[in-house]
Amino acid sequence: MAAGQGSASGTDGQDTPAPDVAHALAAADARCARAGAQLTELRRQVLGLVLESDQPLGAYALLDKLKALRPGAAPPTVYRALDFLLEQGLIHKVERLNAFVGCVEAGHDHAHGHDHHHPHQFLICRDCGTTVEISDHAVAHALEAAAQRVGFTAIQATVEIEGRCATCSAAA
Amino acid sequence: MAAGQGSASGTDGQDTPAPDVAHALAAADARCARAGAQLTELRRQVLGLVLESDQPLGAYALLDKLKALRPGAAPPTVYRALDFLLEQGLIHKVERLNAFVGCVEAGHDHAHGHDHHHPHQFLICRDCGTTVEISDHAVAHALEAAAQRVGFTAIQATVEIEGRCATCSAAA
DNA sequence: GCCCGCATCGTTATACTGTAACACACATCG
DNA sequence: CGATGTGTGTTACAGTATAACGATGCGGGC
Ligand SMILES: [Zn+2]
Ligand SMILES: [Zn+2]
Ligand SMILES: [Zn+2]
Ligand SMILES: [Zn+2]
Repeated sequence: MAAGQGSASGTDGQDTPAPDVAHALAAADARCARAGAQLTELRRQVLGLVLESDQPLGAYALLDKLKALRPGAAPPTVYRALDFLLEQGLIHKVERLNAFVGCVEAGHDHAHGHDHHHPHQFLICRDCGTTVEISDHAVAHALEAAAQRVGFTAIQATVEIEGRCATCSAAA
Repeated sequence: MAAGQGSASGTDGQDTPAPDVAHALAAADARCARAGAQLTELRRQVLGLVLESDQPLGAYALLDKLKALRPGAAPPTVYRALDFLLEQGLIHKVERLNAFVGCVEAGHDHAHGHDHHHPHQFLICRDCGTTVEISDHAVAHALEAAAQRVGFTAIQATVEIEGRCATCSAAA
């Protein structure tokens, strides 16, 4: 059942056998089952495409890739799948890039048994575009404290730090 | 000289004599002069419109308002002005809303003699939409520390906290 | 004065991002 | 069987942002 994407390795010209992607998909499946949500084939395909990419993917870039698997795909096709995956906490949106990335914690079955939406932050390199997700508790606490200081009840925070990654810093 | 916008108070049906807006515009003028940048009439008009609003304004909402002052205005007209104002640190963009707000620190001539781009965070109320800018040092330090912990050099951070403002919390 | 380069702005067209609305297939339940 | 709910296909559109080219105006070198 998990098979079916045998074409993935040859489709984009890159060898992406994606062993960890398969693992992440299985974890996503389990997680959705627990939440009473259906990870349909379409949603799994979109999630797979997001996970296969090492960079954030825009909705339309995703749509182009999806069309290879699903010729009739249109914007709502991908946006609806993205909405579902966002709600399940399987992916995040990078607001500065209008793009989507897989949640690094989604693979950890254990961790938070609760539904979703863990605090997270992004580090976006201006030179190479690499975007990494971190989950820094000190940052989360500082945000919560800053909000409470003015009587604000924080529910969710978008934190996206732009700068230079270690690799690009070393190159300069 | 500050006159010329006598129509402002009657244009949108609200009485917005905007005494502090005039002050902020004067401060912006001084600041641009110091930076060797030209706060032209167009840019001052756009800045004025942003400052007059107590809520974040989208580029096209801004364009609509600008058309009253400048009938030929088109998208590039407002986007170019916004780019300038962003570079000068006179306004900020709220990424989650695709909207722009005046910088609360822009009025403070004193403060940072340096050019621009102070660390800041937004508190966005989900109920009433009110968006408040704060500049919390603890948050800024936590972000810097989190970045350095993974060898990342932070240059600028987007921090937008969604939740419920004090007023809306009390109402519930 | 004249030419040139630069910054600003006007204008048109287009690209990119995201949704509304309606139809159909299917599953579940009374 | 009809009703309801979810997921998807399909068309059209709304909202956000930029590319490209031209015109103007101003300052500096010749
Ligand atoms: Zn995550
Ligand atoms: Zn880099
Ligand atoms: Zn500010
Ligand atoms: Zn509120």
